[in-house]
Amino acid sequence: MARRSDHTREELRDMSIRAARAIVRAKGTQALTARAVARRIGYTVGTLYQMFDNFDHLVLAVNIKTVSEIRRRMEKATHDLVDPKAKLKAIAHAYTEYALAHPGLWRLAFEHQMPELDNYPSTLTDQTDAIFVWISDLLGQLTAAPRDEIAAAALWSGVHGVCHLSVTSKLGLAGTRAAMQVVDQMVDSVIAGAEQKAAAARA
Amino acid sequence: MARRSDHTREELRDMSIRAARAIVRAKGTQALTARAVARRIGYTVGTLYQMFDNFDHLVLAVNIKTVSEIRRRMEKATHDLVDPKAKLKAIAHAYTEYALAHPGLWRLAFEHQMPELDNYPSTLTDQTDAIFVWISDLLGQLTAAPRDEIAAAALWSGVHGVCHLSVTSKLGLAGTRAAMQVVDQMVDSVIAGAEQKAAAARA
DNA sequence: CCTGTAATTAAACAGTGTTCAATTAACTGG
DNA sequence: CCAGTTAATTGAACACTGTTTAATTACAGG
Repeated sequence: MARRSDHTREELRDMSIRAARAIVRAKGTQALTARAVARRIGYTVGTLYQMFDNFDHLVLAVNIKTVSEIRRRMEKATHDLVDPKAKLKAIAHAYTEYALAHPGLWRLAFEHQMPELDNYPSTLTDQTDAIFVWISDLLGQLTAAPRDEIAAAALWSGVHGVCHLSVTSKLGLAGTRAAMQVVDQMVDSVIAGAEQKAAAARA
Repeated sequence: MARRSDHTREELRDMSIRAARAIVRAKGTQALTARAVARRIGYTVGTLYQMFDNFDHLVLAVNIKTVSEIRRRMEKATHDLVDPKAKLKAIAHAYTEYALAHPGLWRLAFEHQMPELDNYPSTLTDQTDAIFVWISDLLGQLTAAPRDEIAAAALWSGVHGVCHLSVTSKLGLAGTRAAMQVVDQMVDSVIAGAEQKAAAARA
């Protein structure tokens, strides 16, 4: 068999990404292999290199999809809210829920190491940077102060840290419920700290 | 050549761990391979299975060494201090400094996935749990209140999160200096939150 | 219809972790 | 001190990984 062309290259790209995500969700990152993806879309390994330079580029595409899915859920969760503090909490909750519900995909997105200097048009950090800016904006509205990037980074990384330790069983506390409580306290404390800092700066 | 016995099994185990750490520090996690370790200690691959069941068990041993080294630095940093808040800050600084100075070893310790149910006498999470308990104790002294495990987890995971995002270039802010500032604000905010919570509980 | 282009495959390559028969040095008992 | 046993070490094999490439062969254009 050769030259079937029953799918465009873009279709095949999409199929591959979906197949890869399904594999990770079903059998974990360890099972994500070039041949496994190829088998799942009904092609042989070589064909994958028609739509991706590397296997790492396929993983990158999967990760971009994951982060954009996280972003989508964050936006959905904040859609009906106006209060910046409520929005920040909703964002934190959405992030945590995704991480705990899809640990395989989430860890792949935040742990995968691209071979040096091959970050391509590093679209992944662009996405995370965009989330950071969003959080930074909301925090600015909340404190009615000039951007406090330090506080924004604390908020963003604080929630991320809870997710990471929880997913790797190193939080010290087990279970989704505990993780959520920690996230809540984390968000409250960091926001309060930022507000206090802004108030002090005004005086 | 066979049966040289110019090293005890324990010596070989130690040599392997040291070789593995050297490889990770010099060429990154990707270069950490069974044959590379064997070559570095002057043996062939098969010999590695004399001191480790799996390659994963070698990695686990490396990670245990890493976390114990982190712990050692934390204790050294707090040795001359008595104020619990000062100790907590010193712990956070020591942790962050290690993570940023040895990203390869640090990421390996906190990102490596053991094959299911093979966590062995899961000594690694025992160590991180011990750090968590230590932090929890200090926080208890600080707030003069019954243990607030939620706050302790927030503190521990907050610092960890800054390190992880910083090391993976996803913090939103670049550089060691910025990361340290975020850690400082993080620690201040979470401690303040815990104190406030304890005070409210007393009323 | 026929020809040229190009997608797809099968096979090979170097690398990975892992296993195991064979070798042979070191230990043990006489 | 020597023979026999034990066991550490090796080298070759295995199944797997990502990647490359020559050979197919279906499709598109004239």
